[in-house]
Amino acid sequence: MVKQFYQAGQLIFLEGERARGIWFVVSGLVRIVKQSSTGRIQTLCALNRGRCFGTCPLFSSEINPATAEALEPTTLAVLPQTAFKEVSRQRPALALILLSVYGQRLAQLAHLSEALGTWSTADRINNCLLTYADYGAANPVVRLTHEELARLSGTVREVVTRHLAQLEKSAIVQAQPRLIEILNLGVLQSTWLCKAATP
Amino acid sequence: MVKQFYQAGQLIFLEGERARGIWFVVSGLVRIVKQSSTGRIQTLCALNRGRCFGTCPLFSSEINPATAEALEPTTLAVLPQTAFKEVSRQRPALALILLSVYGQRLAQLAHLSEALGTWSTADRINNCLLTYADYGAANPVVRLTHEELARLSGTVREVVTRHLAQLEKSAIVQAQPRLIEILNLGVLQSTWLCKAATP
DNA sequence: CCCCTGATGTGATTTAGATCACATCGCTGC
DNA sequence: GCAGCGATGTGATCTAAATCACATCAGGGG
Repeated sequence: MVKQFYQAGQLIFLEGERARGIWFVVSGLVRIVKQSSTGRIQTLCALNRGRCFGTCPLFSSEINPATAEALEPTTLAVLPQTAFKEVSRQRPALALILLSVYGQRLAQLAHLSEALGTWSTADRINNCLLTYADYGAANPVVRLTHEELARLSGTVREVVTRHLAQLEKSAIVQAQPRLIEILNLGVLQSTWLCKAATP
Repeated sequence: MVKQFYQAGQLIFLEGERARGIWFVVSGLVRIVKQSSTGRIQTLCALNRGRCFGTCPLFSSEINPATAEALEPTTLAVLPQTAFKEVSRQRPALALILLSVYGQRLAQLAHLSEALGTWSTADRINNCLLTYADYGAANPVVRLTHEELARLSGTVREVVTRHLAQLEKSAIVQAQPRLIEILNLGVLQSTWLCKAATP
């Protein structure tokens, strides 16, 4: 298992490349993106400490279906494909864990597809705020720029800026450069709870 | 393994329900959908003979992340969850096959997310035509109504109708009720090849 | 045959939200 | 201090596409 360090903005692997192994986030933040020919970018998910990625192609096409990029200075650990196959042969339980990870990832992408296909941009931005908030502090905080938030929610910066201004006017969030503090979690949740989960 | 028969339009399971097992399509057509509170529906994928579904929750949340619906009169085979776990214990290779299926499914949803997030509706409709065409005949045919096509591509019927009229004027497709014949595959592919794959 | 219903075709209108075009603002390096 | 750059704020357009509102068409059952 090899440790690797990446700068903010550095690409880890590209869509279409042959997969090299399975990656674990030791520290930092990684996002998985799809870029279309028109240059627009859709972020599929962002991954922090402890999460893994690059797993899709391990058992099927061998080709990365998307691009991975470091959002912050990030340390990763890579388990090369051959080593991974070795380990998984020795420990069959690993496959079950991976299946569970895959299942969650599928559910999350299904959710994203629903959001992109049927929600308004405002709803998608709210959803992203909730999804990427750090719930550690007294008030949840989102450490992303408007630009990054826009790409996560499938829109453009200006729309995010305007929507956040709106939320700030309603005292639902408190915006600072590169950081959004959520003051009223309940309101945000209520707008999207009615969309998402059926209990 | 139990065989079950469903009418066109009948729901097989609902999002949020506890998963009962893994399903195989023996004949007919099934679609996996997400429905938002506003009533709009996003179809995630359509599955024909030989494909399986309902697999996501088997190893993680136990909750179906989406709804499954029969589009045609459809015969399914169900392997209950307990039986499935039994089989997978006896045959570890099964897990690897499932991982491969999951990987493909993930790649497909990643692709859908890109399409929904960054493509124009026209591109998405073209993409759906190619994805859901039956390539058996001389000319590929798509056996879907405009309504169904709209839900697969995340738009509304009128837009599909208009776009198909456009394609028909350019002699790229030949439309008949409930059936679209693709006359010029190359043109359709060229519009989306430049979006999708990097070789 | 005719009525009914589901599938289509098509215009007119509306609007969310993408684009463009700048103005600030705050930090970093020199 | 100030030049420069990345993040943000904001107005003024522009436009793809959703919505609304009908007309038509084709098949199936009684």
